[in-house]
Amino acid sequence: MPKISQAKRDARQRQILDAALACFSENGFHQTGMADIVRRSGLSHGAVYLYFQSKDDLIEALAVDRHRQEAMLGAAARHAEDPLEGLRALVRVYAHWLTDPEGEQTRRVSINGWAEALRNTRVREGAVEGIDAPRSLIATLVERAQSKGQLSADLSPDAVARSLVALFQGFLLQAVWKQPIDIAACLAVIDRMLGGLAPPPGPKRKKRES
Amino acid sequence: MPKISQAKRDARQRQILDAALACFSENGFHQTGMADIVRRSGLSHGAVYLYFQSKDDLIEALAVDRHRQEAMLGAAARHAEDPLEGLRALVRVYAHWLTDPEGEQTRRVSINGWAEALRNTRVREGAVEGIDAPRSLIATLVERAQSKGQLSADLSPDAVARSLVALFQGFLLQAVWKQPIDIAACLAVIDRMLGGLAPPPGPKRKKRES
Amino acid sequence: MPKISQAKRDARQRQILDAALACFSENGFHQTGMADIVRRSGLSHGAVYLYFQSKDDLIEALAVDRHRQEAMLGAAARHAEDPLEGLRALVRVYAHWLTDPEGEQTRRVSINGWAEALRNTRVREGAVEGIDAPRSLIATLVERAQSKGQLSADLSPDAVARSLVALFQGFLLQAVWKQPIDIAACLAVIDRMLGGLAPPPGPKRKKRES
Amino acid sequence: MPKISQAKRDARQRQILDAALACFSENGFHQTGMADIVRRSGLSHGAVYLYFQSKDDLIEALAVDRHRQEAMLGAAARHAEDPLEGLRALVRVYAHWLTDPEGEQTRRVSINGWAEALRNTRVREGAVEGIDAPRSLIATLVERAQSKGQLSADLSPDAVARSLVALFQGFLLQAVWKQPIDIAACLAVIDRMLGGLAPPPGPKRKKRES
DNA sequence: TATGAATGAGACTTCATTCAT
DNA sequence: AATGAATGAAGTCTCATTCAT
Repeated sequence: MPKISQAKRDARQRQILDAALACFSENGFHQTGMADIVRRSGLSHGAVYLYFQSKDDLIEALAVDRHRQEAMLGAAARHAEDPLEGLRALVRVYAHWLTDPEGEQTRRVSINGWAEALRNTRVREGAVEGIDAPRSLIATLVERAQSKGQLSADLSPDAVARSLVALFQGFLLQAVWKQPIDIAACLAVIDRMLGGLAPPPGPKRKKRES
Repeated sequence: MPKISQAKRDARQRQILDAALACFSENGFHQTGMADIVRRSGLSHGAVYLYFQSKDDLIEALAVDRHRQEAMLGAAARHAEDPLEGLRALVRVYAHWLTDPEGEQTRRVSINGWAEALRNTRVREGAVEGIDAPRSLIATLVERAQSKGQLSADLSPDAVARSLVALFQGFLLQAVWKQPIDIAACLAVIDRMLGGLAPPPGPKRKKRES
Repeated sequence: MPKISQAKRDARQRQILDAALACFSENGFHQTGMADIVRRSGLSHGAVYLYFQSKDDLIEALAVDRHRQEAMLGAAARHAEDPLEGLRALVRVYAHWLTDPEGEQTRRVSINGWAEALRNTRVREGAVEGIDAPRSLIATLVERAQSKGQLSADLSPDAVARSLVALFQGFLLQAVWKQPIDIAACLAVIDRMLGGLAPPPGPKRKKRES
Repeated sequence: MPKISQAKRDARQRQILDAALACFSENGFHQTGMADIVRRSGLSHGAVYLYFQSKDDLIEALAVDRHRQEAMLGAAARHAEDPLEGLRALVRVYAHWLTDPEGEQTRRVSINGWAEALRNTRVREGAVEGIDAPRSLIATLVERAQSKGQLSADLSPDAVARSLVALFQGFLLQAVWKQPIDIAACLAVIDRMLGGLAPPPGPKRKKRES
């Protein structure tokens, strides 16, 4: 039975997604023609359409892909003993992801996705979900840190989370624009910023708690 | 020759740019056709091409427009007596700009510009310049604050600047996506973050200054 | 003002419709590509789409055209003094139309339209209307003839009308298939058939009426 | 070699033809894709191409099928004692065939075939043969009726035949278009029309003959 | 100056057919 | 015999830009 094996299907799919990612990252969604993707994938027009119903489908599939990846970035942080340590881990992981040469294409396509999300409902939903995962993770960590007295209790966990996410997003943008970023220096700044979120030293002493 | 007055020229140009801004903000650069802009502007194809050589020209003109606007955002901060106060003013001004209903279209087009900047050299140059203005302004303020002992001297002014810019960019993105942002809470968080950049309390006493 | 004159518009439209008619009559709707029509019309792709929104639009426009023509075929019959004479005139007019070399293309396209009407609602509506005009005309004539005692009163005018229309349709089909039809002989047959619809000679006398 | 039995072959063939008939009747030849037929037949692409060389082959096979069916419609009439009675029987048989719910698909596909016959030589030949069978049958009956004095001798048997065939074709068309046809009334009309073909009553008496 | 009809390359997608398995 | 993944030519339609008026 020439019904292709699942492994082969997956390989073909990846082949196409890789080609699409490369094309999109170089030329954006709209300047990339299906012909480009077809050529780059080494397959035929028909084959591509056998795996993806349309160009939009391809765009969405890449978005899903990316959100799956991003979701995994939080894994380490999620299981951290110490919530504050978890936040710092998250920052480190993201900082690494922002600079990993491997992810260059993905990052560039992300920016295109941001714009696409403004008009394409499906893409927007994906994007918002993608941003929600780290946001809620951070919010949770912040809450835990607050209950341990590590972070000032009067801050809105969601606002903290959104601020950190915003930082990541902004740095992502600057990174794809090849801005000369001194990562170590930036990490230092962010660390201090996080430090600013700690509770003010108590009137007498101690910031300790059980 | 019936050369029309400069005033009329400017009016026409603005008419076109306004139409383009509206169209682009609704549908993005590539989903918008010149015909849409022509229709919305109330002019003719020929007229539009009389003022702008191409669609790309229009995109770039809008980018320039926007950067001119953003440059003005820094005015108040630039002349602040107290650099730290200047930074805080900047944050407030930007926060306002992010939520001003008037600027909705501009903000949406900005995101499209970010993506466009990945492929279009001219747009990228404009975009980078656009973020360079606030960045260098912030860096200057930081340096001044450091020399006054208001901010920790061991931080890279550029890193601080980039971090703040990243924050703005990220919030801009979240704003156009209509995320439910509690601005006051976020401002509080940012304020604390800035607080974290202050020098550690000296060994004996005071972090006070005049 | 280069706004084209209505006359020119009409000429262009006709140019395109003529090209489409020629192509469709030779190869049918679906074997004809827009490129064929474009080539034959001597215009450009874009120009054709300036006048017709889609290929389907073109098909419908031709259908409308044809129904307008057919509606005129009934003019002579409609105003006939004598209803029976009107029917005979109608038959002659149609017979002529079926054999007029000028109408060859239109006739061939008609057959294609019959098939198209099975799936395309718009085309079907047009086709049914096109058939309704002669049908109701005939029915009216029949009624008038019946009231004058020229035709048997026990016949359904609609059934007579449908039968005559069916005859025309069938002959149209045979004509486009280039069947060797002896028109004079057929007209003689039809004339006798019509004669068969006359009332039987009354037992005593007269089918006279005022 | 696992050559399958002829019975199985025939079953497969029918399975495919049935699927094709259903698809074609719903969407026409050109709007139907081989994939539709494959799906509906429950077989595979390869299997279908094992039995039919191409889509056109399938179309032709259905045409042949249909002509075989139609040929049988004449059986009763062919062996009628009385030729005039034979004609009437033929009319009845066709009238039944036009309204038999079972034949709906076949009738719809017929119309498609008419259009197809304009371009496809093979289909046209089949179609012409298909109408030739009843035509020559009718002509023969007419001749016999004429020689018995039942029909006027001055009529061309072929013209009569073509006229009756035209009637059937027209009614077929109106039937597939779901026109509200009163069959009984139409049959009455046709009967009278046939009556009109009878020889005029002799000057004195008799229309009798041995 | 200003108009808008016209251009035509190129976009996305379909589908009859083949062939390795 | 049978499968269904793969092919790629061809289809319809769009749109940035030009230019005769």
